[in-house]
Amino acid sequence: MQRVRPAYRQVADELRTQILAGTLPSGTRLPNEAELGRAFGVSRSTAREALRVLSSQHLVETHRGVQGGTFVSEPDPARVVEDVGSALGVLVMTPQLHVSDLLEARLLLEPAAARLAAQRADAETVEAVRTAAAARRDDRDPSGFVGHLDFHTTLLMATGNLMLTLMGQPVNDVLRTRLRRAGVEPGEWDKVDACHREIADHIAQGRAGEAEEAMRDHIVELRRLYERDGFWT
Amino acid sequence: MQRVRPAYRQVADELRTQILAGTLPSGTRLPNEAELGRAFGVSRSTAREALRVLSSQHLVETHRGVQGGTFVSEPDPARVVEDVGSALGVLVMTPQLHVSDLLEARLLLEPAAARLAAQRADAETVEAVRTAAAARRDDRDPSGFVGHLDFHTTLLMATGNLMLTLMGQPVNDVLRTRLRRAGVEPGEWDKVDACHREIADHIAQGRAGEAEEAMRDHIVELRRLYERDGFWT
DNA sequence: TGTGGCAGATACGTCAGACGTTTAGCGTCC
DNA sequence: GGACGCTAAACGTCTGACGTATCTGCCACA
Repeated sequence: MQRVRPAYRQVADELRTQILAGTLPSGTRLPNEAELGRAFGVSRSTAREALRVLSSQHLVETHRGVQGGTFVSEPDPARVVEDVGSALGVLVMTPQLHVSDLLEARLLLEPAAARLAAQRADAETVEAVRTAAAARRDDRDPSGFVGHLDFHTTLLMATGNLMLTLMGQPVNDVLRTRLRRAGVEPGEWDKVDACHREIADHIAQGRAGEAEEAMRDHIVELRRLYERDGFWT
Repeated sequence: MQRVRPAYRQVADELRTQILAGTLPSGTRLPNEAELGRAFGVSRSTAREALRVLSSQHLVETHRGVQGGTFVSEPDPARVVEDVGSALGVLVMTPQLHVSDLLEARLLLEPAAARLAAQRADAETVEAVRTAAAARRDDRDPSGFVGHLDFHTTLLMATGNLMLTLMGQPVNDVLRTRLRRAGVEPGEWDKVDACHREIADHIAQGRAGEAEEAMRDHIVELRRLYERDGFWT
């Protein structure tokens, strides 16, 4: 524990507290850096360092030019997913968090998500899931269709529970980025796609139990794929 | 998308890449700020801003004095939990993430965790769970016993899967901090404690199914408590 | 010989001021 | 009426300086 926190930290903490408490609602424009420094009794450099801290935590954004400045940013789930994913990536690199832990978590989460999706999905959501399941993987054009996301992501979102997406998405991201695709025959991806379509069908017709079971089988199958010797970087 | 990223961002990104790639292993001492700036062709102020970004993401730590400097820090799960929790806190403040979503996620996660704990816990872990279950709540002395953590936290850790702790702990934190304790009769907390002890017993004796079921009932009960009118701030 | 304190070195922490750069908005001129 | 260019506000960056925490190691004194 440091006996004295640096000034830039104190300023950042103070501003963060105000933002989280709602005293500074999202969209608020903060004073310019010089004034902000004056308000806290620090120099502009110090105020800037505080702003860098907050900005790297996505609590504020800065824009240049006239009408620029620093604004309290509104919460963005996608950014949270991104941050959690990168934090997980760091942990996975160390022996602290094993890949098998991620697979276990996934096995816990996604079948339940499939069940919920089957119970709740409306027509539009079902359509999104079907589209995601039908989309052919094309490694040469990963962002081919606008609005096409990975099937598992789409399914997590189809539960209507943002929290499940927040928990599951970073796990999938980490697994995907650490997976070496080399050495997998095309036929195996075909099998994966078939599973996806089957699950999508179950969800479309509201068969919750079947959807859950199919997803469980699918993940177990994927795990077998993932855990092959030398599959991990 | 900005056409040009500011220099401090470029420097931060470059360093982050090197850290995540393992080129700069944890514990590495970076050059001092002046040299670092020279190495990247920027001034010391800019280098410092980049370091503030990395430090707020817990990728590096800085110390003062001789033998001080900036060091690549080693990953710390507790910090990740903290970060995720605060990010969730922000999302919960907006209508983007509803409290009921958190409760649903919890209902999905913790019974499964109880099952896993019952299947895996060794003697020491069982003891920790029992201790956590036996600890009387004392609001006047929240940090009374060293090593006493919340029962649910202890149970998540007892699964031996860090990922489950990472997913569940922030949820519990958010729920706890947003819960107004006023208006709950002491008898209700007694009932909660009784549930905890029962679950701990199941885990101690390896009754996985019973542990899972008891935890599910417990969470449902808690949810009823949480969802009472006016219970949320 | 042992120990305590003091000086020096190092690197972060903070400040002040200056200048460049981006961007929105507005006015002018064709 | 539209395109062009100017202007001002704010961030982005640099320079140089001084303060301050902290460790190392020496030296004096007991």
